[in-house]
Amino acid sequence: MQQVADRAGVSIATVSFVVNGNKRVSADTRARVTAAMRELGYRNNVVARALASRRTRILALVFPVLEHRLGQTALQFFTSAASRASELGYHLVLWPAVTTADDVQELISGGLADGVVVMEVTMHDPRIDRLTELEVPFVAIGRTADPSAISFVDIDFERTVEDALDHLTGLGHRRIGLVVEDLDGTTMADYGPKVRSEAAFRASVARRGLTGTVVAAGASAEGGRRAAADLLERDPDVTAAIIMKDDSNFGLVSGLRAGGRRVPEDVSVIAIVSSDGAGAATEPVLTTLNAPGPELGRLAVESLVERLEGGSTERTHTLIPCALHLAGSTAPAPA
Amino acid sequence: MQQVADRAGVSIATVSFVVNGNKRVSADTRARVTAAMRELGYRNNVVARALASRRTRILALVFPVLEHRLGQTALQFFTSAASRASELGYHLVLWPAVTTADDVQELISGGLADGVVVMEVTMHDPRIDRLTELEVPFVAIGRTADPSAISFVDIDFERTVEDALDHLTGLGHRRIGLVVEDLDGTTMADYGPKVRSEAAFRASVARRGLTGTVVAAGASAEGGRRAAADLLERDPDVTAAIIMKDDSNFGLVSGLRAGGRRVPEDVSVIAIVSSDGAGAATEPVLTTLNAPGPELGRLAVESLVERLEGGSTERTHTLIPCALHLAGSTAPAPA
DNA sequence: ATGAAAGCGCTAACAG
DNA sequence: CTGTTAGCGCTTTCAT
Repeated sequence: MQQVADRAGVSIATVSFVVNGNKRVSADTRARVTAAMRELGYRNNVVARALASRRTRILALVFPVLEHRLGQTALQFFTSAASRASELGYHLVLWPAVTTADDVQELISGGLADGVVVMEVTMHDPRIDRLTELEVPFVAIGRTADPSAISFVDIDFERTVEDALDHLTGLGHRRIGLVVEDLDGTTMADYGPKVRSEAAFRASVARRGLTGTVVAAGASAEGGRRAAADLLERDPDVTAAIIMKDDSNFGLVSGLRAGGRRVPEDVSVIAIVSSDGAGAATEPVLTTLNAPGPELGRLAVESLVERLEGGSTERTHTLIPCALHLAGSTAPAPA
Repeated sequence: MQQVADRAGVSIATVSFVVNGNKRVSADTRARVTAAMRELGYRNNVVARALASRRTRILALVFPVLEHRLGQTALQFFTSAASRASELGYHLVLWPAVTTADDVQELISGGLADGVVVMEVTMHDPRIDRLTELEVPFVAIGRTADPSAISFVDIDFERTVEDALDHLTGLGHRRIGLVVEDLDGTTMADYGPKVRSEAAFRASVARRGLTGTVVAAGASAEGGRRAAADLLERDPDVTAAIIMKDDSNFGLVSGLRAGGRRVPEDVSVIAIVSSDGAGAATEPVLTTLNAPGPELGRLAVESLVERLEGGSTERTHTLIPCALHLAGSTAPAPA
């Protein structure tokens, strides 16, 4: 930096000012400095800057290891968050949280990251408590039971379930099943998406005077198959199913067929918090409500950066609905 | 740190020594320092340490944005690399490379990362050239056409194809198709996995005196369906297919059926560089050769860290085979 | 085995 | 608008 300063005939401080653009510098001086930087191939040292400014411009994305297999949506969080961070001049480090309420401390008081994004949030998430009590700037992708005190971006599960039910009731369906992931006995038992969707479903079904049946699905296609059997046993007259577990989509459809039901003639199926790709891996192609994975990652980072830079302490609460993609798996209810 | 030193009755330098453990300190002093650290809740500042030691202990994982949808295997790279890095006392930052041959410069001369992991490598990858010429310590997940000069970990595609062919020929198959991703016209046209598998297939089929047909599949299930039609048209007597594109698995099977073939009675199907989960989303469950995603991420990081710490300039070349998982989609060739 | 001290490369008051 | 200067918190010779 000193070399650049010498070459431009200015002081090292002035170089710093033009690099950071946070102080007024005459156009002329700026030009000379810029030229000198280019000629010397100067690169601002991120670490020194971080030490002096007490801001690393690094964001940490905390993700759970073990416990819970991450899916396509998680991947989208990673990539979209990293990309958005990059655009805003930040870096995203992946922080594997092996145990719950992990050493977030090391992260922040260690000075590595300026802020944190947490994902896979449960209704009573110890990590959120910890981050709050440590006063770490953070944004959650997902939300706890009472999220009023935190900043978050999340899928609007309540609305998504409503949309799915609107679609199905619009087709005349009155007996509807909901397939959610089986998380009993794991630390993810109160996983937000599952709990919220199930609650929204039960409430809405009651409000609408429908017959609703909730079944849990284990892992993979086999889980879906069992869920189908379970559903048909508990409500043989069911005419529609909403499923929120992509890797069981195929199994559900297959299980419904094994139970003697045609899809969609006898039973309509709609996958929520899903994607076109997941829906296409089934015959017929599934009607889906697509998860806004990329938006969530992007917005989480934007919100965090704003908090970091704007210094605003106010909490942002953003809910995004899933987008409906119509396909062949939903049809009017049988007479 | 000064406070810790005071409390332990030693100098700040001594504290540094015990923190880093790279210099001999008497057991007694060490104990006092450790106690003082705990009592004061001392956390070593990562940034200051990085500035002074000129090593950030940060690794960058460069991933492509746009161009190429990342899949489950990429997710595994992210998480396993991050976890392994963490275990080794490093951090992993996600580096989105928007354009090819991106500003890797900023990364290293900017001083943020000590080393780089590149993924989604093509046979002639400009990023590899750039990293090499900049003398950046890096490890590739994947390899270029001539990888002798670089360190890499990769799937052993040649062996994987051999394994698939061994399995199929063992069942009596002589006319075999290979379905690979259609990448023509994209910057990923010479994507390593595709090019290597296709080449290995052609070579091995010739060597074994079999009839091999290679078809390209577009995106999603529909791509698989078209590939099936294409394959059946080009070799109506084909009795087995190897597919290396998970999101087309379902379409392929479905397309084979649409073409009047039963799976596996008429045509056996085996998915390579796949996973149990992907294989289960089809009826019958697919026989798969599972990609060692987690191992690759882990090994890449280990190799890079060893290079960084051991100072050894020698290149490591690691090839890992896929693991065979037998299921219902492969059967003896029809008479 | 421990301590003193010179930076690492940059930022941010403060002064001019 | 530009320069001076005192650190940021830690590592690392070099002495002792």
